[in-house]
Amino acid sequence: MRKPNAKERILETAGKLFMERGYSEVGINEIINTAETAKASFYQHFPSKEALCETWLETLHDRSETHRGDLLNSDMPVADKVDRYFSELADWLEASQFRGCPFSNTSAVTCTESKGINHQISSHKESIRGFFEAICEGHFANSETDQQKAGVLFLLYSGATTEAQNLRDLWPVETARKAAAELMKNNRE
Amino acid sequence: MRKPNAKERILETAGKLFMERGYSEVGINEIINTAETAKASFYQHFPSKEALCETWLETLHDRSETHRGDLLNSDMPVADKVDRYFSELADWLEASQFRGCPFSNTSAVTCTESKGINHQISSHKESIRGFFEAICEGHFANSETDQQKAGVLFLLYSGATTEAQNLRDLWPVETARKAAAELMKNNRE
Amino acid sequence: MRKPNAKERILETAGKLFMERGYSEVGINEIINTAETAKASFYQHFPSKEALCETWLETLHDRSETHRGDLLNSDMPVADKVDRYFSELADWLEASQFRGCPFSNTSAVTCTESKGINHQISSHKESIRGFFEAICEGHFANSETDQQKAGVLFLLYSGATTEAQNLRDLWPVETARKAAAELMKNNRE
Amino acid sequence: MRKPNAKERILETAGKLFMERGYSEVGINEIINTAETAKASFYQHFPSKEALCETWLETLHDRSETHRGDLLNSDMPVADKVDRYFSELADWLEASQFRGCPFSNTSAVTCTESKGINHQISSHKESIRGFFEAICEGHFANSETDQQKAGVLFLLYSGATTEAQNLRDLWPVETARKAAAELMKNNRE
DNA sequence: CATGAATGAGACTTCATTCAT
DNA sequence: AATGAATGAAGTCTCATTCAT
Repeated sequence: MRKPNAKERILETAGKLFMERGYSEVGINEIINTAETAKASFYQHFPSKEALCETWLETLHDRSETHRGDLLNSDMPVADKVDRYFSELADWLEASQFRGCPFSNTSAVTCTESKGINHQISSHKESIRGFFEAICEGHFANSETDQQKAGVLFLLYSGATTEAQNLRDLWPVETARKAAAELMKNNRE
Repeated sequence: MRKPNAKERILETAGKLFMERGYSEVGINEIINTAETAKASFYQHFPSKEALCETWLETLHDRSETHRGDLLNSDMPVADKVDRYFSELADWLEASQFRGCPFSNTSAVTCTESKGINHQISSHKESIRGFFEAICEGHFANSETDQQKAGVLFLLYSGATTEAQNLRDLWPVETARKAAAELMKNNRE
Repeated sequence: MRKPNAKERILETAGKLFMERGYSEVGINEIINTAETAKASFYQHFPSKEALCETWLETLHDRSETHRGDLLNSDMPVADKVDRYFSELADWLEASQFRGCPFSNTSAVTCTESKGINHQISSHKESIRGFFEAICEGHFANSETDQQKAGVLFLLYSGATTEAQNLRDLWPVETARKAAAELMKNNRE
Repeated sequence: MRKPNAKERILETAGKLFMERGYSEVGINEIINTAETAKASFYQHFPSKEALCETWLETLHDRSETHRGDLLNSDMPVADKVDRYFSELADWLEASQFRGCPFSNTSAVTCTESKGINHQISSHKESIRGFFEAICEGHFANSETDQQKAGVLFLLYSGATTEAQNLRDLWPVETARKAAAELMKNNRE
């Protein structure tokens, strides 16, 4: 039987599985069985497992960037945007059963092998930092402080994500949220 | 030819390799070849790869706990202790080629499988948080603030470690260090 | 080099080896080496060694059932059919170097593990008993006696097979043959 | 800690395990762990696993021979002795969870390897046949008939044991018992 | 007599990938 | 574009046995 949209099905399935158990713990076989595709169909669309990973991360990144863009452009005070960000982070972590950040998780497993994957990871993280920089821009005493505060927000986000995963608990996110709120209060006025 | 101390050699070798490339990316074969042991010698001492991982994390944890204990008991102002902590974190990350936290990295790969491993991970992280709580105790306005600040330091540490790994750069640690220093300044007096 | 029909070669080879030395004494490696296949080709076609065993027994069973069907439908007096059965049993045992019944031999080794294998074994044995029941039906004083006699023939067959294997000698089959012949003589007229 | 009677403990433990799951399915490790003995203690007493098997079968054989001797010397009509034999066979099979005859089971797994084991098996079986010959001696028309009938009893015993194992049911033993009783009735007077 | 650590060989199974159709 | 069969390499783990103390 011939099924269309093999590529999409593979990508979606792999996404789910990678998310749930990590890139290294999910094999091609499981992916194609779950996606109900033939082995060779997989390699028709993706030259390798690594390439699939790259595409997956790219998709995730695009989606998350859109999300941050929407938040940034939304009509709210910046402090609220920050609060919203951490609030949604908590939701996401809970929904994904505390599986943490797919980019960091992938980074834990593919030290120096794939240039493409590493690039996805770092550019994703830079993008998030960029988001916080946009948030902080002009909010504090000077641009240097803006940058430092953005960095701190970025670290709070990252630490919260990592430790919620490690401890399977939401308190890191709540702590980060409070800290972020306080941080945003100490602004220029 | 018969070589003694297989267990030690295995543990040391595995530690090195797990550190470098992650638990999931290092196989038993590589471990025993590098350690120059027979496969059965491995299983004489460790019932499974997972058990080895657990022992490895346990060893790491003990070492790091000692280190934090020493720092805590050392004769310094608390702010200096914090600074020292982040300074040494930077050294460690650089020395380990930005491989990040072995506990978090392992967590990324063993979602819900092993109780023992998960316990090592969470108790290690709790121990670090405990360290920061000991640092902050009595340093701020009240005990609630102490706790919150300790949590923030913990998140800064975690975020710095994670993102230094993701970005292969030291700036997250430096940012965390600065933020931690400032945080320690806003104390009770 | 790539060879087609791996599945057939595996099944045939495994059949030969299992027959010769028993399920537990033949490893996957030996099977695939003899069959000149890759290990992964094996697992493409059989999910496990146990599954292979099941398929093997199934094949044997089908073949033997056909054989008994032919004998049953053949144009002979029933007593001759019985005699023929034991005569051919002797031939088979000698040809197979007194390796006995593959089903019983497998049963000796897979106590309660595999449902599938156990089912093959018991249904094979029931089928043979059914054969003797068909033979005896209407041959003796009443249907109860028919059944009892069929049971005895079945036990003679089984004992002969088992002990020819244990003693590496044909006398058990000859004894069974004589006993069966006498048994068939004491019929209703 | 130093435990005495290692040899006996090993023999007893191995007996239990071999009985339960078959010679080939029980490893040395399991035996010594269950018997709480050191590996080397095992090899102090038994040069090899095969030798252990031989000793085990020898022990079993001695025990069973004594049992048959007692039955033979007991003060009963021969027909009752036979009936008693099959009745006790049923008990044994049920008690051992239909694991069948340890000698036949071992035979299924050690085709031509060990002379010693094969000798144990065949001499055990010959001993049982000898028992039935002693039973039948002088019971029938002539010595030739005595022998043939003894052979049939032997096959009934063997078939009943084998098939009770295969089918996990007692009916083969009951069928054999009835057949044996009838056989003993058709005697010389 | 007793022991725990060490061993080579091999058990079964899965990996990511490629071939021929 | 899609497929199922084939593959070498590697995965984790166990086998029966032997060594040094």
